[in-house]
Amino acid sequence: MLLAANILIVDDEQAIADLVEVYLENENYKVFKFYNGKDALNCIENEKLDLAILDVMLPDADGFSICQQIREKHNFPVIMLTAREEEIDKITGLTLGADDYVTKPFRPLELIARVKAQLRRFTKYNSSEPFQEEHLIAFSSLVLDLDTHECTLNEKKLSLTPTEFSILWVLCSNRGRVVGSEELFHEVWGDKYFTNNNNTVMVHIRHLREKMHDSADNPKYIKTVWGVGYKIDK
Amino acid sequence: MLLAANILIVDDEQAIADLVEVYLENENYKVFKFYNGKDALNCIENEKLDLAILDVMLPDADGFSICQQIREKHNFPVIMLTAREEEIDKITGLTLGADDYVTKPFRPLELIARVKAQLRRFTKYNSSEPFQEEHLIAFSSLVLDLDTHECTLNEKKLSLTPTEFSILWVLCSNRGRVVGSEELFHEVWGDKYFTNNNNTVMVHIRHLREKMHDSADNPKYIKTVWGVGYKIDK
DNA sequence: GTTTTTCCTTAATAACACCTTAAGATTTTC
DNA sequence: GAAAATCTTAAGGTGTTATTAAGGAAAAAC
Repeated sequence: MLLAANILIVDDEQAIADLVEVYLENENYKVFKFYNGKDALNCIENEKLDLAILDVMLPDADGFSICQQIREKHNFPVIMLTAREEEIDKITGLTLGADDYVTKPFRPLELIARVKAQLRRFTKYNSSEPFQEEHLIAFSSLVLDLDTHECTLNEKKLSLTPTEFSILWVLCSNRGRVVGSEELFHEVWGDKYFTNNNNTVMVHIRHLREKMHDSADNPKYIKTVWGVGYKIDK
Repeated sequence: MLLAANILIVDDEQAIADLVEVYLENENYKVFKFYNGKDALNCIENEKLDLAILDVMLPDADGFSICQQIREKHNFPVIMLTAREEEIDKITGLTLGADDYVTKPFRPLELIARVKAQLRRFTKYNSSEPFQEEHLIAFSSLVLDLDTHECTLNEKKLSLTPTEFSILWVLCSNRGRVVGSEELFHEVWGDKYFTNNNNTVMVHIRHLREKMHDSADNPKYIKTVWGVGYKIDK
């Protein structure tokens, strides 16, 4: 049995931290979530972590000082969440020393991809036991590869747009379970928008089904659960 | 199994020292890191080192005096980290005796390249067991040599500029995976800038493709993954 | 130290892929 | 049959990438 990575997320914007927690748990990671630096530091001492996601600006400490303490006593990758680019001037220098940076607002899949890249880079050079990673979702003739962003159905390559890929990824990683359209929206679009634009999701589903030679009535892959959402069977 | 080299890094700017540590460890080197001269000197006496990276300006000693002590009792390469070029005049002379110099801010890849070059040069003439190095990427008619910065495609030499080489190196060492343009930017330009100047990357990609007789539509080598980044297939 | 050359960046524009919107059609539920 | 949810279609708008060319910076040559 392979290990699932332990990931720390620290952000005083609770909405963001909560959201990130959902994404990560969706990918089967064990998540340690905190809204301030003090609790986070405590966690760093007592838990065996594999990666940390830190907001740069915290009420009681900045992400940089936490990053330093991680570097001193431990050795695992750190990803910094930085504010949007206009505000970056104020924190120049603070982000030094992190392994990667993600600017808010971000798309969940982007963050997931970075997390996986860092974990892989780290384990590669530390030759510890590899984590349970799913860069690849494969079942019944459908293959999704997060590394190459390629999708294969019945050995034929489908060229999906980023949003389409993202939707299919979420549905697949939750296969066997109905994903509500609102949940789906947040998983794909992140905190970028707040209006759950249902129609947009539907149009993308339509495009997906078209590319998969699927149809709304009598669907083979993406099934509509009326009044609830969409699902892909196991 | 080949040996991994022991490398000393000394810099009172902890952020810099930490950063260098991360990059070196990613290359499988064993790192001894210190923020002051005193601890560093202690390390030099007690550890069997293979290379030292010294900041010129330290609170309790300058890199030069440390370098002197290394030269007196030991015999391994020394790389000096010097401040930005405007300030170099003030410390001219201090850097004498080192094997190489790197000015801050520096690109991570550049430092790694210098480290490898020095280790190579040194072991060559001391013919002990060679270090484990990866200075060459070779696959399907494309060869990249980090030491000489030479690139060969189909047995024909391409004359790449430093930036072009750097970009191609990053893409190749991540081949089979999409590298986001922001990630690419940070890998190549380092933490020097925070503005992800996407356009600059694109122009270099364009030049690269031109020299490789590649095109944006129907590309053979560098492929664009829309909304995500660039990749080179495995 | 000066000129020459090479290289990097910037900016402006064009071309393209993608996303969203909206409005009407269809299906499902009650 | 009415209401609500979903589906379909197409067009306009947005954002991303490609392409040039030109200015300036850095490096090399003299």
